[in-house]
Amino acid sequence: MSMHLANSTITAAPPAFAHDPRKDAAINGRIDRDDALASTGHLVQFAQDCEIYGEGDKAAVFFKVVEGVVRTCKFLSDGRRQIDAFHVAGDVFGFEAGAEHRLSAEAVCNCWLTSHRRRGLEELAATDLALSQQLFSYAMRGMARAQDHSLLLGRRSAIEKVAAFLVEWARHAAGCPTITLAMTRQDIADYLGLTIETVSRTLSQLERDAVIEIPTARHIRLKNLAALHSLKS
Amino acid sequence: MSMHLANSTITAAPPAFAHDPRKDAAINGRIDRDDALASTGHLVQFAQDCEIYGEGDKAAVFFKVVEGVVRTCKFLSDGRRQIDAFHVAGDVFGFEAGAEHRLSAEAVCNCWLTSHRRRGLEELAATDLALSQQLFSYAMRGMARAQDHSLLLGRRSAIEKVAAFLVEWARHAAGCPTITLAMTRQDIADYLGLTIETVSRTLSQLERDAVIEIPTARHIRLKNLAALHSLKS
DNA sequence: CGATTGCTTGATACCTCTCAACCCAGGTGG
DNA sequence: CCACCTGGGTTGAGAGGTATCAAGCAATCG
Repeated sequence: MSMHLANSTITAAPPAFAHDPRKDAAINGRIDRDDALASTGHLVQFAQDCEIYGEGDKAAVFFKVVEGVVRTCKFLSDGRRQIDAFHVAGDVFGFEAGAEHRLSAEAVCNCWLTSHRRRGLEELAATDLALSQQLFSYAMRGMARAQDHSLLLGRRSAIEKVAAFLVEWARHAAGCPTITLAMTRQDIADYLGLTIETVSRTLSQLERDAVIEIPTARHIRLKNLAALHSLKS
Repeated sequence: MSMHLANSTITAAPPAFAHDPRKDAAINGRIDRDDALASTGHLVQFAQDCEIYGEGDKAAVFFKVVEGVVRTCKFLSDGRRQIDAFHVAGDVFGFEAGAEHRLSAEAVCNCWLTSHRRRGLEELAATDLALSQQLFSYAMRGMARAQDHSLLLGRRSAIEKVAAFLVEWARHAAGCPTITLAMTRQDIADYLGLTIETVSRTLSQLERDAVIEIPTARHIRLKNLAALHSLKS
């Protein structure tokens, strides 16, 4: 519930000559040149598993991922966790309609983010048409993503869910047939509404069926992408 | 996939003296006086089970519910259907980021809607700050709703899902302990990611436990709202 | 009336969860 | 170097919840 910005931020304001992941990202084309947010905001770093904000925290700032992976999730009273989304480079998260964050956000791995003051931006958006349109597009994209996720969770078998997850992540590793998973099996399970054992068993099943290969737990080689797509059904 | 506006619209432009549900709604306070959409748009009616638009249709217009209930859903190749949301009076649906509708929309019961030209409105929003903020708020509300739905579908038991559904609909029948369901058991099942039989069994179970009463299939009396809330967990 | 539709109930099968043991890689310390 | 520990992952056996298949009921409508 509490905002752990202070103790989880390793480098809130990196020294002038420190490595700035924004430059790498811009060079690699992961951030649009004309992105209204790209050059604003404070660069902050979060170590693996640090809480970025908690459910119910005041939503004074929101974030954009520069490097790394962030999960947004909710916790139920009995300890169950539902992961709403994984956010990768270029994704905006923590942008709320109300005064408070409706979900928690945590760093899946070591992350570089830019943080943006919500208040200032809303005022700016009132005059800047391009900016307000961009914020609107973030909201619409977030809605589409959440709807797709609902579709994934309702009435689908474990194998369909896992296949859909792999195909979704194949897009992030565009071209490369081997995807690198930043998250644990538990994260995947909580994202798909399954248990860790079922995720593990389903991946093994897919490997037996020669659809994928699992050189290490965190690296998965997609041998038969067509089969994965048809499994998504 | 096709737009059935022409043949599913019973009264596209009702005669001057026809009953106008917008007036009732305004009198009953279901529509805000200062709603930027309330007075614009064409009033249209859809009979029960008519398709309002299909997945993939050009998203030239979007809608606001004046009276009745609308479901938005997706169909899978094998016939499974996932209902994303039920929309009631005051809700906006069919507003898209892209050029096409990502879901289908159908009338759950006889419905009165106002339809709004998207193109004109986007241009208007560029100059009208209040309007653009309202559109933004629709998008954010839609995202929050979709996220809540994801949470409902992932890793929850049948009884938790049904209880959550009943509590959600109790809000629409504010005050009255008996809720009227506009939708069939199949609709509820497709919304909760269950089968029709499980929904039926779970409702019977809740009645045996004296949590609810089912005078008729479409009327459910909530005898113990506190129990329902705790079942949601 | 009979036919249809929406709903309920029963019996059984199957999928996923639960609980448990085990494996493996990495780190620590003697 | 090896013993030990730890955390993440895999695998197995059994239980349990939900789907499936099937039958029956009630209300509605020609």
